[in-house]
Amino acid sequence: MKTFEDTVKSFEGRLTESDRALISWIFNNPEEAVYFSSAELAGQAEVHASTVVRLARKLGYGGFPAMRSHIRTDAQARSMALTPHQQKLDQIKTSSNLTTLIESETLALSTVINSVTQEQIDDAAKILAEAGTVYIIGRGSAAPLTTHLERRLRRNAVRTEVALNLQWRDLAEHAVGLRSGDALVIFAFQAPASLPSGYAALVQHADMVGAKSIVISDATGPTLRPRPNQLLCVSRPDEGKLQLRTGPLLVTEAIAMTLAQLNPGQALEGLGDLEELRQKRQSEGGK
Amino acid sequence: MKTFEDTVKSFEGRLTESDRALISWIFNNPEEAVYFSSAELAGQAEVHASTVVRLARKLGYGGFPAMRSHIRTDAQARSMALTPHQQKLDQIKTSSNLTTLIESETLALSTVINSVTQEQIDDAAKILAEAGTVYIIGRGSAAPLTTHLERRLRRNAVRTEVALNLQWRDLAEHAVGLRSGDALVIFAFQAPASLPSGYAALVQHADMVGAKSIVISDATGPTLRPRPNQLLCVSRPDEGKLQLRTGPLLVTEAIAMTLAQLNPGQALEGLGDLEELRQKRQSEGGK
DNA sequence: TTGACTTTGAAATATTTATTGCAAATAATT
DNA sequence: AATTATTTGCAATAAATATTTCAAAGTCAA
Repeated sequence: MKTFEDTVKSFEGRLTESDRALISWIFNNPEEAVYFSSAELAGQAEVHASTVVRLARKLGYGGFPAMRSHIRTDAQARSMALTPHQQKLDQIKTSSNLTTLIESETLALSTVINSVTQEQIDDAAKILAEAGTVYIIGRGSAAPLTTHLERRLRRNAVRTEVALNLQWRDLAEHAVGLRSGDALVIFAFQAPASLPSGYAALVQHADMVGAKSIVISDATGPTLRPRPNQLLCVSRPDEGKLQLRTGPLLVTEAIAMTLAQLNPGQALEGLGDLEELRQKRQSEGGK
Repeated sequence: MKTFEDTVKSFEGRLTESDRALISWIFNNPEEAVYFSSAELAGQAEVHASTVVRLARKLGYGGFPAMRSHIRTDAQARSMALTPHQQKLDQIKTSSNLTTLIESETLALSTVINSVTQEQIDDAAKILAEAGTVYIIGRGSAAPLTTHLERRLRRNAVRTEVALNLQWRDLAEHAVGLRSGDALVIFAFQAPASLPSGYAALVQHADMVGAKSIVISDATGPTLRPRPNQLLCVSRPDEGKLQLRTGPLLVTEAIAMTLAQLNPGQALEGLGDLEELRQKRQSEGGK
């Protein structure tokens, strides 16, 4: 595809001094140029706004907005080039369900790092490490995540309490056990209207009794009130289409891994899960 | 300096559903959001243009242009952080749990296509589509997968029966309901010694009564006896280290999607989950 | 159910941004 | 120096974008 630079290079007509000043300024400041209006651009390049418009027409664009959007396209292409996953994705072109899924999930995963930092992970792990009992809450498409987190925490000998698939209003009774030093982990996605009552009450209650709260959410996370002690928002480019939560799953796993490093003594490495541990103890006891 | 995300997080007033939709879209598509006019943004987030302006004011900006320029500032800061210090960042990245996980999972996902074909997916979906009741079995690290599959099948109005976290020997009683025309989905990972008795009995029983069996497994899948009707093995390059099952999760989702296309009439598209469906029916019945 | 309150969308208005016509200034040609 | 062509800036106009108003629809509590 033809870039703005190509357009300028291949232009056959004559360019005035002001035209050159403009073009030169654009090439020198592409990041700002993409945002500027004709007047702002004119001001920066110290020419008149009219000249900006006339240059755009001269170069063959319908008008200044057309030229600017061409420059924007270039900028996007340039930042795309930095993302290595693009090539990989381009190879997978045949569109079966499986390949489409793989494609979209790989992309989603690679953008997780833009929305969550390792500091947040560390902080969340620290909260869990210091907690007495960890209450885990999630419904709907978050249910698999609660299951996974519970398993991981149990392996680190963390006391857990899970509320699976409850209505928000029914959570109150589960939370009565919450006390100072405990932690609350809430998975909440696509949260338009479903959690006004329950969520707020829950986090408030936690705060009241002195328990820490962690919320793992999607792009709507920042809108949640009241704010938890640690908020992890995993946004994805194609939100809404899928209810696969591989991004949040990864974040959950990262927290668990960090926690395991904080508590190396407690970790039950190498054992499949608690049931197997119990089995083993039973058989040893029976000898 | 305060980012747009900070502004949203610290906002004290109330946010409507449309507000959330907008904010969510912006967080998910920051690169495009910086260029869009209020009307374009409204179109993408499927709200009215007025709402965009109102949100900007609500958040304390002088108007939509002010909000947009704040978002632009954030974007510039982000790209600044990424481009010039590439090497430094790469070091930090590789040393954190989160980025290590992301890298290994994206790699694992991209190799899924080498171990599972769309034909296998289609076949599995066909078995489920024709089944009366689907029995889902998985324990340990497969538990999140069973949870997810159950949800997806329920949305397609498929009768399901889940055995979560049972010992293999206890599965017998769950399987007594199995009859001709039913289907059995088993998630089995790292299965060297743990399932000789229970697994074999289960699949044999299914075969006896005329039910189809599907097994979703890892690289050890081909060693399973007796063989199920459909075996889906998801291998991964670094098997053993992690018990994150994003690959099998993806395969599960692909089956569910294919099934939804086979049964378009039955699919309950757009509904969050069964609970919400029940709620809706109740309120409709109450009128 | 009513009635207060909130949210929303359509249309009207205001504001900003882009474009064009025209005349003055500049430079080039004879 | 006078004529012509070219470029520029101003001001008027057009287009687009943003904002506000207002009525209808929806929500919630009594």
